[in-house]
Amino acid sequence: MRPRSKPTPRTKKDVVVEFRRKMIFEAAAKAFARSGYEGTSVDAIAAEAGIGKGTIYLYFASKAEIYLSAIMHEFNKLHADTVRRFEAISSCREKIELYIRVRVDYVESHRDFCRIYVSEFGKAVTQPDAMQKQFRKMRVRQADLLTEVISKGIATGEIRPVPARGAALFITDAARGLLEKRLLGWSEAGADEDIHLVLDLLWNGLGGVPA
Amino acid sequence: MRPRSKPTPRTKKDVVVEFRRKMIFEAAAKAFARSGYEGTSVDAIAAEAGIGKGTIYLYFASKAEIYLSAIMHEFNKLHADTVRRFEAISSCREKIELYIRVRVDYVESHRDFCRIYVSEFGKAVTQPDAMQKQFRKMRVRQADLLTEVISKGIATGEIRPVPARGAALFITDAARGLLEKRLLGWSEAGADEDIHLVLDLLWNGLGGVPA
DNA sequence: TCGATATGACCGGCCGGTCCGCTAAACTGA
DNA sequence: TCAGTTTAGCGGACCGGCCGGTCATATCGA
Repeated sequence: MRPRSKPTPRTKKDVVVEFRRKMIFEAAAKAFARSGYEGTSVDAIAAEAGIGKGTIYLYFASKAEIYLSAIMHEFNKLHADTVRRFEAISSCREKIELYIRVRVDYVESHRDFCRIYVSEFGKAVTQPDAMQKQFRKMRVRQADLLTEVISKGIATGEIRPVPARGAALFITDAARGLLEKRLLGWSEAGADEDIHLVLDLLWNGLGGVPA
Repeated sequence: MRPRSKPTPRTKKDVVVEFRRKMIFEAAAKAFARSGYEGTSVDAIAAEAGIGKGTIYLYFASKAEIYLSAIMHEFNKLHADTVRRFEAISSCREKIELYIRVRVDYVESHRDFCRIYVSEFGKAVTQPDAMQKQFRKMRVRQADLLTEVISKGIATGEIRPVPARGAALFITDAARGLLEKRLLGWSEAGADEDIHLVLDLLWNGLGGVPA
């Protein structure tokens, strides 16, 4: 009964390891969101998780690995979720709206992660330490996703001809700005209003309708 | 001849102090841009400036003060420059173009400062330590400036009616995104092309002209 | 009892900030 | 003008605290 070929490659141990890692980097996300990467000690993470510091090093090689794991994990979920939900939609405009909405929803439900996400994306402009590379990659993936949406939109005539890449970055920036605005509590408006304003500006711009 | 009322309140010492402070935070800007706030030691700043560490503490009370001084100094210049040049312009659209252009030009001439500026603006979403407060204030000042421009534009009919504050933040986000793009070397286009793309998107949006 | 897992005291290195000794400019008097 | 004296400005060795990471020991489940 042991040599089951491949149906459950996960041993009990794997499950336990997965469980531990998750509980650690969830605690870590809270701590990091509170005081940033440098400002958070591994002791603080251990305390937040209610375990000893040594235990952490049983499941992670370094503080940096915790940080990256936590963020990559959440980012991948966010990205996969976006991609999955794109499939049910054909309209380019709705895809852009969805892109923004998914992220704004994230702010409500994963405030900790969003704090890190937003602030870390900004730090990517400092000289390329190994970690920043990861963040740039995430940014590229986001941009790629939207670049394709835009290109398609242009092809179908839904969007006027604009440089797709530049427009995609423009959207990611607008979305990020919205996240920050809400994270900082600068918006007394509801999520829907905020999203629609940004979407309206993205779509129609500031200029008066010529008609 | 000593008691001249107020024409030159600057003693020779004041001048020298100013000179020193400037040379220190210019060196600091370089160092900080290279490795961020936490990643930069005061020793490194001293080395960059070619002076002893003790000397630094003759002119600044703390590492944080160096950082803030350096950034506030540059930010104030940038802001004042923008305001001053706004005065020569009445068109709202040109003001927005100018706002972006001034900043893109800054990337070319003050790469170090821009690295800090961009990355620090992102960090403002982490919990309010005393320093982050300063950065939020700067952000607010930028937004105020543009909010007024937009309001005026709406009043004259140059801009269609949109929530001025939200639109202003939208512009700051777009501008910041452009700075990052160029800082990261993600743009092979010239400054003018980049600016015009962003301006075009800001003004006309993505949607096809209905006509 | 024995292996596996968890712990936190401990270590070594780093860094912000201090402080004391040094140097050279400024001042003084002849 | 110059020797002697004061003083302002500078530098870098040093200190205390913090923190990432380790490891000997303790705890626990079987």
